[in-house]
Amino acid sequence: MAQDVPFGKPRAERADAARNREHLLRTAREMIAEHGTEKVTMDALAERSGLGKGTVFRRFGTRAGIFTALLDEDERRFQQRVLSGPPPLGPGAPPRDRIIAYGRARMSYLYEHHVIARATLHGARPVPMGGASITHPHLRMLLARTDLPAAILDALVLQLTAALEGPTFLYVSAGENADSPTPAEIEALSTAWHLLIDSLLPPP
Amino acid sequence: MAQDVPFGKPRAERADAARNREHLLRTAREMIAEHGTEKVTMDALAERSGLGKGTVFRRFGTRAGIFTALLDEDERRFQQRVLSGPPPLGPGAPPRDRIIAYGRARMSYLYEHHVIARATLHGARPVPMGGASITHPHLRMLLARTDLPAAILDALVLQLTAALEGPTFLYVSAGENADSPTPAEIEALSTAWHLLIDSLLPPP
DNA sequence: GGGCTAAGCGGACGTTACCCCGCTTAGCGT
DNA sequence: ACGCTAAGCGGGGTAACGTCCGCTTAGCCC
Repeated sequence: MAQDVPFGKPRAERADAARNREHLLRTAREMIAEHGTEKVTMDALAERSGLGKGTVFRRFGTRAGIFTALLDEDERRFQQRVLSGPPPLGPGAPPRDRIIAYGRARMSYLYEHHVIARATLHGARPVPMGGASITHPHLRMLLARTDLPAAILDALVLQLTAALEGPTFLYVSAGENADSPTPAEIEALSTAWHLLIDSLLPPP
Repeated sequence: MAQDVPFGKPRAERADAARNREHLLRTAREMIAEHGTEKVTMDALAERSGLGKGTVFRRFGTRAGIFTALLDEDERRFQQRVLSGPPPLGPGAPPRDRIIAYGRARMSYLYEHHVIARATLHGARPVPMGGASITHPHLRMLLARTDLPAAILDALVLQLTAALEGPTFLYVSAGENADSPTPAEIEALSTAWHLLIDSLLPPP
């Protein structure tokens, strides 16, 4: 038996490409920290990284792709907590409790990352339904274990996903200040979510 | 007393401007019918109308503004039905029934107009919270008349607005086909909405 | 009807996302 | 080691949004 590389089929990412990708991501974070997401243009990022514009596009496909990649790092950590962390967020608790816990956790996750999350929308086309997020499949899995009518399960999951992610992720704020949500608003949203789920799935 | 023009204060829209606006809107509808919303670019619209680009921007401000203007015509008619039509959609029925009726009506309104509605999102910036739609204020008004806790009223309205408009207006479809929703999906969403409201505001 | 003024108008211009295609080079097989 | 090939890379090119500013003209007052 010789030494196997992790993947057999897909040629695996080339070393220089991986190095560049990390460098680009790091540079993007710097630029965001210094001037905000607005100023992260493809040209500026390429120039500041000392790489060509074509390279940036090859790596991320689109401007939104940069921010999606940035989010992915933290998103993965969040998923870990949901998939294998302690209950009630992780497995072990009844679906109802997990849904409520998920709502709270997701809400503050989105709040902490709303600047970048917002930027992933920039383009237009595919409109990420939670994007690479696990909200939709996770809620679907949990709701499927309740005794809600199966016929409308998918529709309901869609609505609850929108209810959960929409206010923070898309609309960001109801008030006149079209900017960041306040912690108080996040708290109110969490409470409202709790009420909503409590109505839908009354405790035994 | 001489003959008064409808408006006294704001100089009223100039006749040529009004003519041009209608002409632009009509041309835009033609272009949409022929090639879809994608091909309605500011330059193309200006050229096909025989007008300057500056004129198009002055009228609509942004590309999304064109589609918003297009929607507004029908939106106004929809609002009429809600504000002064027969119950349960119009005034007269209990809030609970009106909310359910509103959900159904709004859902099919969005379905009928989803091509144009979708296009109003094009850019990124302001993210229309229902845009010029009445969903948010209307739901707020109706929910305020129920005995839901006032502290989370605003948060709940936000979530319900997202639940109602999100799936059709933004995400459009859950399935693999990222295109139009099917009538069956709309029907399922309406039923799910009914269930959701029924849970939240149980019938007496 | 004639002149004044603010609104309307046009199109050149700047910016930015995204495409394309020829050159370079990493990583594999022998 | 060495050559082959597909992936990576660079940067100029295109199209579209939105801005600006000087010219034109509708609509009001006398």
